Amino acid sequence: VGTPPWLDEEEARAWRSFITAQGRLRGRLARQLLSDSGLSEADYEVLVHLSEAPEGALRAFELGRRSAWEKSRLSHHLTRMARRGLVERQPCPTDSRGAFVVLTALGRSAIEQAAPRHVEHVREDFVTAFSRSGLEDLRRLCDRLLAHLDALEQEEGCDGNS
Amino acid sequence: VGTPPWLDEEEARAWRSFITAQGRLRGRLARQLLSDSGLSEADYEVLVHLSEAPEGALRAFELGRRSAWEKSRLSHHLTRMARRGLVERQPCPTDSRGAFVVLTALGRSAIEQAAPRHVEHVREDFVTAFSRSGLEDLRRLCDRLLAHLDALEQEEGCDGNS
DNA sequence: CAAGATTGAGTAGTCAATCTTC
DNA sequence: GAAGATTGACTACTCAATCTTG
Repeated sequence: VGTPPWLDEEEARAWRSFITAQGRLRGRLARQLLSDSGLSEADYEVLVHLSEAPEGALRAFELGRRSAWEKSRLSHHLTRMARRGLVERQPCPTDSRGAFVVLTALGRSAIEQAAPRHVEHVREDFVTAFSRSGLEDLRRLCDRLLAHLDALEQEEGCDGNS
Repeated sequence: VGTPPWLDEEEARAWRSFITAQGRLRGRLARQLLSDSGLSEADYEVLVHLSEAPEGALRAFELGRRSAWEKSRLSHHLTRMARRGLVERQPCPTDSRGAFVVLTALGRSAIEQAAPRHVEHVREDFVTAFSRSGLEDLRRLCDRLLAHLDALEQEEGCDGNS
């Protein structure tokens, strides 16, 4: 026998709930972030990574790795952020292929303004929906899913290779 | 005292796991769907709603309600899908403002081809990550979040009015 | 003027091609 | 040749403006 063709009732409900809950939450937080601070989710992510790095600087590929973005997406987005004065590009002294991305004063102040309000929204929209143990359960389940996805991608990595 | 300023360790981990798990899962499923069937998530959603409707036809606003999209997004997307021959627009006889969106033969065959493989991927990538009770727990937690978001949006609806 | 729907301009993301340096 | 990064063309989403009918 193969696997059964369709999802049963419980499977389908779990799937739908997971997808729609996430979609609603992200949309809401993105709108709040944008109207509070003028930053998109993408802007916020870049600024957080940079602000956590020493000197507010990271190699572009490091930034790409941490945010798990396509490199072209990152490059386009950095161009737009640079145009707005939030970041700057600088050549890398030790590897001339490389580029450093550096937080500007404006970028630092933007993330420092935005972060507290954003965290408040995350708390209000997400955290307070759950009890402490509910939050732990949810984290465990999501970590389980992440591990599952890691395993699947692991397998595929050594697929048709000799 | 107000609410505490930052998320604690457990809250932050739950938040990060929830966001990244969803992002990875959706990205993976979207790529699989696109390479299997040449359909985007958005195409798939439209086609599913239409194929479940009698005659494969829905009013545009009905489609918008079911997928919870902005109406301009829907309109643009229908234009692109119509250009590809997946759907057709037809005037509504009872309300001349309105438009019907109708599945074409090509559109119906596209969703019938795509659905089984997509469901298999959902099973493999998502469902099999969990035990039956894990799946139920996850659904309950997501439903709780959805109810929380409903309540928040409810409040906002009657904010500064009258 | 509300509701149903479309359009245009601007911003974002993806894919393939490219360029340079290791 | 592969790693680091950028570019261009194309597709997709958002917002505000618009158009038409109820």
